[in-house]
Amino acid sequence: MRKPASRPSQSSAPVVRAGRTRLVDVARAAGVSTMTVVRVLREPHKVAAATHARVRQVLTETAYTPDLVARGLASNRSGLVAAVVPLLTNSLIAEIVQGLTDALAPAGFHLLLGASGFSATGEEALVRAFLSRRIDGIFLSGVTHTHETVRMLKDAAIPVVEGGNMTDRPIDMVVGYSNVKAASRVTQYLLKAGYSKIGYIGAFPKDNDRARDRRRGYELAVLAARRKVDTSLCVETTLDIDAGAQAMATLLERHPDVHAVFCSADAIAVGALFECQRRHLAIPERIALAGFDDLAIAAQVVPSLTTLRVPRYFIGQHAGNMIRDRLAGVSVKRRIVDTGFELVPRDSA
Amino acid sequence: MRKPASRPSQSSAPVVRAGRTRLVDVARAAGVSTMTVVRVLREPHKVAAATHARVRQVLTETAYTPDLVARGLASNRSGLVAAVVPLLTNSLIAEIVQGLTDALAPAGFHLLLGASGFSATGEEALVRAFLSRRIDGIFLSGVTHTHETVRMLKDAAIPVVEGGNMTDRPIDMVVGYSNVKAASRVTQYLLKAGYSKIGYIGAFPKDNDRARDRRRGYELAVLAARRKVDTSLCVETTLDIDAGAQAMATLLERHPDVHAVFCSADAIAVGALFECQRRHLAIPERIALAGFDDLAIAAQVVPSLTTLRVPRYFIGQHAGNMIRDRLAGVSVKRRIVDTGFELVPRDSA
DNA sequence: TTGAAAGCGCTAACAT
DNA sequence: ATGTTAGCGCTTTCAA
Repeated sequence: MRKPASRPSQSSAPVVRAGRTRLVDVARAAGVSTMTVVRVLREPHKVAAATHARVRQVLTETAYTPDLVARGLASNRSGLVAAVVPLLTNSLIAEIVQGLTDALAPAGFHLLLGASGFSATGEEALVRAFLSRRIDGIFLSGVTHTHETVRMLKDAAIPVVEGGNMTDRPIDMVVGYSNVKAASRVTQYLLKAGYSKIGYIGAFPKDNDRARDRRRGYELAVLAARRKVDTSLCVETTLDIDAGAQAMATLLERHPDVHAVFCSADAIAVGALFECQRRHLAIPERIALAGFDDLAIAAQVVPSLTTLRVPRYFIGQHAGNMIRDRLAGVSVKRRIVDTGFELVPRDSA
Repeated sequence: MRKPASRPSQSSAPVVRAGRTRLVDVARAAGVSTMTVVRVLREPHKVAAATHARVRQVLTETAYTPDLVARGLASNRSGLVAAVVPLLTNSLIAEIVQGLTDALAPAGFHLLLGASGFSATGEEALVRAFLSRRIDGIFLSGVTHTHETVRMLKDAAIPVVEGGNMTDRPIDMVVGYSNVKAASRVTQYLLKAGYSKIGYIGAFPKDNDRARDRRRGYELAVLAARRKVDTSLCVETTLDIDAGAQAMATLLERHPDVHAVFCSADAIAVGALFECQRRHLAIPERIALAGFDDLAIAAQVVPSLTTLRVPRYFIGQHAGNMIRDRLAGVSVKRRIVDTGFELVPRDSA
């Protein structure tokens, strides 16, 4: 039981309550049942005009707002959609989350956000916790998850959208593109442009299928050109600009004659570019650089960065729409949405 | 009432339920009352060893996880903390949010995220919606809010932290720094360095007190140097790299002889820097540039960017800690935390 | 050391 | 057109 103070001391008269206005308070004040208030709120046409007016009046006076927790318990619908992403401090991911919330907010859903820190078990813990909040739907980054994560999600039978990569067998739905193909495309472009010794700088692949697939794409393209993959030409690091610069330095130490570098993220590519500038290595003459993502900076940096455009915001937005539609009972035609990608040749390669 | 299928068809025997395991299911299976299960979960020492073992066993077998919605309703504690930020696709803000969730997650709180889109009424709507979810605490960007937002939050009597700016009279608590002083500091630095005609490029000040105060700081510094503020030297725009480049172009058209520019955000400054590079205007010789935030890119860009360092991640993290402490009944000593800032002179000015 | 009972504020099915 | 009733799964008080 709550502290008694929060209930009327006398059960007879309608006393002013300490806490928020509840449905019964409105009903009592208007002299109707709670159901009538609910109808005024949801099916106004089913209520007599006079009653409607009286209830509306009280509703306004008391500034009633429904208790979403109570509603969630009673209706078995929380109105909460979760997003589990590796890290927020990454433009790519931030844009996806922005797309998600932009799609979901107008439909009345609130976004529960979790950062897994590129850890599959971290993701699992977040999914478990969010499920105990009875989330109505969920967005996950990537298509690789622990068995337990998949099991829990399938058991929960809620809309699930995996985003940012592609798979034939999503848990439920997926919006993304093939990172393997995309990375291959960029590498092929460098190969065709005549660069011989092509390095690779990418994010750590552990619990990050996008990073893993991008590296695989690079390797496949190299192999397809009948060359050997030289792992010493590949540097893996964290996903930021400082790390990109440092990785470029490492690569240049190992291979002073490296001719072109494919960076599996624009943040890394931009760091690498600055490192080249500090060393007065002309881009693209001395070293050609290609990125991945097409962040806003790619078009602005001088020289502008050749990169691969992926619809970041769209992925989040579309994922949000799919979840929203499914929850609204609208059937989602395509459960697997391949957004494709686009090579954007610029000045750096 | 729920669909009957979700309850045992016979009230006698403990039937396997369709849905999730509930507390009563565990209690029944272990042959104890629900309270005993609760005690095993929260005060194990108060339960007899044998009982404890039996309950633990069932708990494991059934993989019981509490229903946080039901708990929220019963306990009047949702375990939810909200963050209302203008926009996610901004490194500065993303880092604050990351700090918040890093501080809150270990304490068992989940983050409800809302994007107001730099609109005070948007913020108000989000606050209202989040309050009806019975959030336990909230973080707000900036210190300027609608009266209604402030009223609702005071009524709710939950921990509130405003972040990213400074005020003497926070709604409740505040973690930030004086944007006026910080912007003045940068401008003074440019003034002392001997630059005469100093331009300003900043974010739109509407419903954004950080932007407003930064511009004010610039103007105060100019006035303090016994000069006039020339509004044609001031360009306001959106908060991204493209906009920064474009604003720089605008400024150069108006004032081809502008000698230095203070950009009220690094994203803008970097865009301006690239625009100068495209025009082959030497930095800092021909044009000096200073930014604000000290994003990772500021140190990496060539030439490196003179800027003002503010503890972005710390603001979020500390805000999270304040909320967590308050909710844990720990008294928060300093309700007003001025993090200060630090000028970082680099090569661009 | 353990249990019973009464809610939390809402919704859903069934009356009238 | 309106009301009654029985929960949702948990916590809280009080009792044994």
